Amino acid sequence: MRYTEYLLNTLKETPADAEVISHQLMLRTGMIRKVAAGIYSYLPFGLRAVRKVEQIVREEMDRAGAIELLMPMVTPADLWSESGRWEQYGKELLRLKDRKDTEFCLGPTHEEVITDIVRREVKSYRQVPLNLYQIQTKFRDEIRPRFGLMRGREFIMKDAYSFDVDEAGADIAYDKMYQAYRRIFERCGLKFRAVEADTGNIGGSASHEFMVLAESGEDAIVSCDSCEYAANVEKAEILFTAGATPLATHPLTEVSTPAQRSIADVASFLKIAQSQLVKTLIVKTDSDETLAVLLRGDHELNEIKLCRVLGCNEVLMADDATVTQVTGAPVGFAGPVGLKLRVIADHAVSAMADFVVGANAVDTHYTGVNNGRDFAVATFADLRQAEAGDRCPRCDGGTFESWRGIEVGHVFKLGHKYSRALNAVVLDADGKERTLFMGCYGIGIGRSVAAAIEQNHDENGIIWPLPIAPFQVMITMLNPKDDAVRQTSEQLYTDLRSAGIEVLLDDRDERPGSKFKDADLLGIPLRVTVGGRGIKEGALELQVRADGSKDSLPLAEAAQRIVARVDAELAAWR
RNA sequence: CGGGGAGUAGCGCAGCCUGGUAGCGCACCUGCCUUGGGAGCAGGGGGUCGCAGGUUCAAAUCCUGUCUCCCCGACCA
Repeated sequence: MRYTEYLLNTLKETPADAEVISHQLMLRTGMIRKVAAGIYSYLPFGLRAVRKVEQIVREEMDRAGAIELLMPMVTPADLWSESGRWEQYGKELLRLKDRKDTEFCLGPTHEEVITDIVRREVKSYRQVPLNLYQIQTKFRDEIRPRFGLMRGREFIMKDAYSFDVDEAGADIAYDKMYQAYRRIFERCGLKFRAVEADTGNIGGSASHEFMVLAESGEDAIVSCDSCEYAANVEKAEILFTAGATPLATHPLTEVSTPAQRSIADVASFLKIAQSQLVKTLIVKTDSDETLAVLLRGDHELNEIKLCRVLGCNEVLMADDATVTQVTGAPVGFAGPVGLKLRVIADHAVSAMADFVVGANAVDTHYTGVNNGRDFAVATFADLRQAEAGDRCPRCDGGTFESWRGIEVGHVFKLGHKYSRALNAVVLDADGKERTLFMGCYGIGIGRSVAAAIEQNHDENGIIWPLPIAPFQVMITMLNPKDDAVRQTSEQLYTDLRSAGIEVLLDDRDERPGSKFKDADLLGIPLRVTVGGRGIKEGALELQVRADGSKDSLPLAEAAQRIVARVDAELAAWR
């Protein structure tokens, strides 16, 4: 591609509304442009990277035996009613009506549609195992889209769905996808980790997330420093070994704590550690129960775990009015003593004695509090968020380290959730109906591109991993008005292209400085500089974007050596 | 949706407090000059100041409403 015939506008300055580096660089390199919140156009340079990732995904899906198809983006409400998700999904599902007032939605995921296809087409156990995938635009009306392609409302996703007659088959399908995902992200040049995850509202029994390690990641993950266990903090189990409850040694005492509302405030006011406090959270469930949740002062509530314990879909922190009403005190002074609510507590609380809680009265706390003696806990459970330093639940002696990650892929064992709802069954060898076991497997394509940039950049711009680079080689033609320079560049351009190399020829009449800056920004892995100086010496300069190393190529063999280099490096990624 | 911030040329910003000619840098166009790390000179194009209403002789500026965007939280590939 010739720069002068391409659509590629780089920005010298960073647009003010881009926060994370991948978003900034995608805007500065002209990969994407925003059309509305969370909705982007992929400009030519950006689309090339997207297509590269798609191609890797396609190759690995095919290799793993999955079959590509394409489902519609607009899907009828009827199907969603069958699974119950028309009601469950909420505002994230963008609903619309056609001219006849029939209801539809833009597909946020395609379990319903694929299950409908399979129940119509697949009648016999002989037709499974089957794994179908598509690469398609999804729409989720996210509450808060952000960070460019990292969390868009409209985004390109690869989604695959496996169907098996029994659980053993489903496990094999899951494992195949898991392995395929590892290959995909390795081939994309990403440093990632597969972690155990919560299944969220997709449902199902088990799942792993593929997390690209990055400071800007929206997810917190923990991993064991001595075994293989790694999990999203939403999911990570806390090791708790029940011991004897420590004995109470202090009487219940009321203390004045004027205007000390937060755990940090109270701890420093009373000159005690935060772990000596118990925090009392007043929460409301989606079935309208208001209850109190107790956690050690330095621990964080994990709402997903709480939901699982309560058997509900959602818990919300109670609003100020509710807190005031049930505790009789303003927010900041709630405590379990004398509280007329169901109290459930994290395991850690059962190992505490003589702790501090709010007294349900303004500017007042209790010290010397003990559960059992001063209040009753209905249920103890694992309710808190895992954190660095916690003991590993899977091995002896390991402790957690914590990371931030970008979720680029997620694999789920769905079991019968959708196949039962939509009655996707086959006849087995005995002529009996068997409900299909399903799995579903997603990859965020655009997010993977963004994640690759998060991991591969420096202060000058992007450093593309070769397999997903929009172009493999950039020729920087220093002075297009110099005939020797122009002819040499043109010849190299032609030679490389005919050898199948993807090359961007910077034939603009710009000064060298601008061209070098743009080359660094665009981050094409190999850069060949063609200038009068080199030509006089009969050589071209090859510079590697990743490490800045330079190599002098004799003119006569330049093309051939570049081709060999691209081929060799590409081979290393497969 | 709750909390915070911002809308002035494609991008980055000033002007607003104290009402009166819409401005700067980059980018873009023309010419000259220059060609190994974002040159220089000269000329030029581009704006319903987010939108609507109000106050006023006069509104980017003051008032009211509204929309959009960004950041923090819940959601997720």
